[in-house]
Amino acid sequence: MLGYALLGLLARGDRSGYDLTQGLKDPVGYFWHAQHSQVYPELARLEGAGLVTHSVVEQAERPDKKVYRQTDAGRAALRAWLTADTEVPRKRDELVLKAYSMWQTEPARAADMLRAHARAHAAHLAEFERRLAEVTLRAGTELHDPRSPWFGIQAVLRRGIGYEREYRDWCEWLAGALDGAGQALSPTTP
Amino acid sequence: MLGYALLGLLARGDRSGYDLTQGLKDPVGYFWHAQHSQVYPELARLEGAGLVTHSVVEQAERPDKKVYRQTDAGRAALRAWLTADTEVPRKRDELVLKAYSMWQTEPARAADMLRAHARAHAAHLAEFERRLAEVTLRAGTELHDPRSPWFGIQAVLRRGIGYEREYRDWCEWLAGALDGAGQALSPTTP
DNA sequence: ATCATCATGTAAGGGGTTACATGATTTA
DNA sequence: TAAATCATGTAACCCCTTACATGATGAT
Repeated sequence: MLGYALLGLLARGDRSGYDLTQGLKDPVGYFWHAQHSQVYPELARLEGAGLVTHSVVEQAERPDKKVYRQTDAGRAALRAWLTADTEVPRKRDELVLKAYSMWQTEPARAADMLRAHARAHAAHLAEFERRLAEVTLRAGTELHDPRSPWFGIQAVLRRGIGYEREYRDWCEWLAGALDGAGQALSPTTP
Repeated sequence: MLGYALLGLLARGDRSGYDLTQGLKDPVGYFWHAQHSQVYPELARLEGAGLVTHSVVEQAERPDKKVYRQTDAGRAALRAWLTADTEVPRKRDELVLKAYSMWQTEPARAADMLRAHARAHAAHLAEFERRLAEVTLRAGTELHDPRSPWFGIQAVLRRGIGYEREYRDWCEWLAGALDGAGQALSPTTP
């Protein structure tokens, strides 16, 4: 899985392990991230499988680096994965798990916590919207061309925007529901 | 983490390991699931930590079962977790990762795949909406009481509804964007 | 002086999935 | 007759996170 993430980044151009790790932050990393300690061994595995090759680039005033390039086999592997069936992912979300048990705790405190999360998601949302505006300017007409790499960036950003907006709204709704009944109807207050 | 999921279920009543595994499907399991092979050892760990106890219930025509009950320490642990800080989770979603590289593949084929996913999410959405309607009837006025267990069920269902709706819409938007430019580049925005 | 960035690795450990193992009863 | 449900466990493996390790340059 991580291998395909790396191949997807390398399809956009050659990169070092360090750059790939950075690339797994922004923006695709919001939906697939990894640490460098996972990236370096995975690159070695991909090279062993003949999907990438590397060349050492010597740098003055910076450490030398290994720049990886996708092979034809690598491109083929990426395309095969793209058209293969995709499982609907099973999620794990600690906050929703907490929401399930929130009736066990003080509503006011839970509401504060949810509002803090609402703010965090609103911040992510604003960031993604800013990025989409930026990308829209830079991509020009290519934005709507499904064969342009900008198209993929746009797709991920729009998913991020929708996700964050929904999450923010849910947090705000739940916070409101919690303090809505805080003083009004609570016959079971300790 | 799994331990808190189990404690959250046990806060609603005593259950066996088998029942807990089932409970981790429906509806909270949509945001936190586990296999029985993970549940049984975790229950042993919780018992070792004094957070739950069990008693063996003999059954005719069914295998004997161990019914677990939360201790006072278990309830306290659950509440401490509920009020503790929650990290904003880092997601992994294979379909979004594929979307990032979809410019590398045939737009028509990718669009078909996305429409299949849109249908799957629409089905989940319908199921959650059906459940929420059912819960609304059964819970009555307790639905709006933040101290009722129904409140937690409602919160999870509403998150599921929002999540699935957003995911479905994104799939449909992306599918449209992909085949929109299949023959000519027509401007398609959601 | 200390921290962040660039740059690449290894090792230990935790959480989770899949498979192995057993066995009765009910339903299709 | 085959499958699903109830019921509880163990073992192997994979993926991922955290920490260990090294070392130069530039910024605060």
